[in-house]
Amino acid sequence: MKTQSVREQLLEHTLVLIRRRGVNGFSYRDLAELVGVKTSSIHYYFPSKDDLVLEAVTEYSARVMERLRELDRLPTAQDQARAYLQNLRAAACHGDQICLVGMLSTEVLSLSPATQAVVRDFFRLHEERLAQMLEQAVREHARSLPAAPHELAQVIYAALQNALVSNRLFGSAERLDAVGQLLMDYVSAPMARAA
Amino acid sequence: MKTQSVREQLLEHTLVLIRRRGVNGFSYRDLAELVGVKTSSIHYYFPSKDDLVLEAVTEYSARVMERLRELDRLPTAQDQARAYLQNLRAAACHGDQICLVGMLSTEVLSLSPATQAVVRDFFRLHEERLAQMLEQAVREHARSLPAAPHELAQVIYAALQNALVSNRLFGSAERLDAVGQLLMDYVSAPMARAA
DNA sequence: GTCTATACGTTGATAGAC
DNA sequence: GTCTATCAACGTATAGAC
Repeated sequence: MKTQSVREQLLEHTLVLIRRRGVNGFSYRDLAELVGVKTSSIHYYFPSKDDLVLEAVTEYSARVMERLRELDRLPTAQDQARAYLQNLRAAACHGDQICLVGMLSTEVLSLSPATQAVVRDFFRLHEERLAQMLEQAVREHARSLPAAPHELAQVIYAALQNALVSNRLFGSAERLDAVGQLLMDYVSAPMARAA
Repeated sequence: MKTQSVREQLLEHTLVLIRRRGVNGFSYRDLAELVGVKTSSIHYYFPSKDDLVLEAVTEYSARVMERLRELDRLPTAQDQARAYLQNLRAAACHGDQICLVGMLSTEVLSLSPATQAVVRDFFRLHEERLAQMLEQAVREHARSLPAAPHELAQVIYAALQNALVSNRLFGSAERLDAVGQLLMDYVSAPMARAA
């Protein structure tokens, strides 16, 4: 692990704090103690809490989008879906953290308009990427889907987001795997199902 | 509207406050101002905030369970699913409120064990009721499903919970309707789909 | 039951020394 | 850049008068 600047450490711990407790569930004091500085030092880098939150969600989004782009290198929709789900499952291993954007989406009334916009864009981009996978699967396998790709993608993404919440609530990846299996079914050749 | 005791008013406003801002997003002061009493009066009825939250989620759960039981009077799985979705859509009309349990499920690390237990039971009972609908549909129409009823119910319930979040985030019931259509498809006769 | 008064830690934030 | 000192407002909570 490389040495991080104070600013980087602040951002890193903020990511964890929000994913655990939410924006209204942590304070500058919590963050200051984790990094080993005084709260006034946080204000030097992030004048207001909203600045901190906006920067955190922007950074988080950038990282996840990078992982999303890596999927483009995979040839089939099946490969892409498998890798996508593996990313999620790995993230779910930190048993007490959910998706940062999933957390902010329930706290939307406490967020600034700028932060809200990042949350919405994050949702839409994931839905679009899932829709793209489904469309590709339809082409690859000449198969049908129970709904239009765009609508089905919205359903699957909603289910994945809440499955991460349930993963922590129940301490079990059962629901995440259930959604994953359904997605894998939709991007596979039809009739792969039991005789 | 009938006259409510102070205690009832406190509970009623707490339901709204949690559904809007979350447990960490409202204070005794907010609640006191809404009801028109002093914060010390709240402590008379609910000694600690956790007492208030526990009672709120218990009351909310009881109300929703009552609506769930009403579904048993409907003959077909299709009727039950339609009524179930109508309940959700009506609730989603209060555009700035999500399911109280959906909100608490993301704030789980801030809740007492007793409150967490109510949240988990609420989730499980909904999943079971949806699974029951799906099993009945399989019997009624001798149809197949893309997954076992129990797993499919988990996926659908997760999608519905997050669709309520998205309903507020985007100010559009689009995602809620997408999940609803998929559920209706699963409880209907097969081949109802386009030629 | 409801209030006044009060306690006391926490909160996000600022000014200014070093 | 980081700190000390300080701020006013807010947070839950309690004691006791009425």
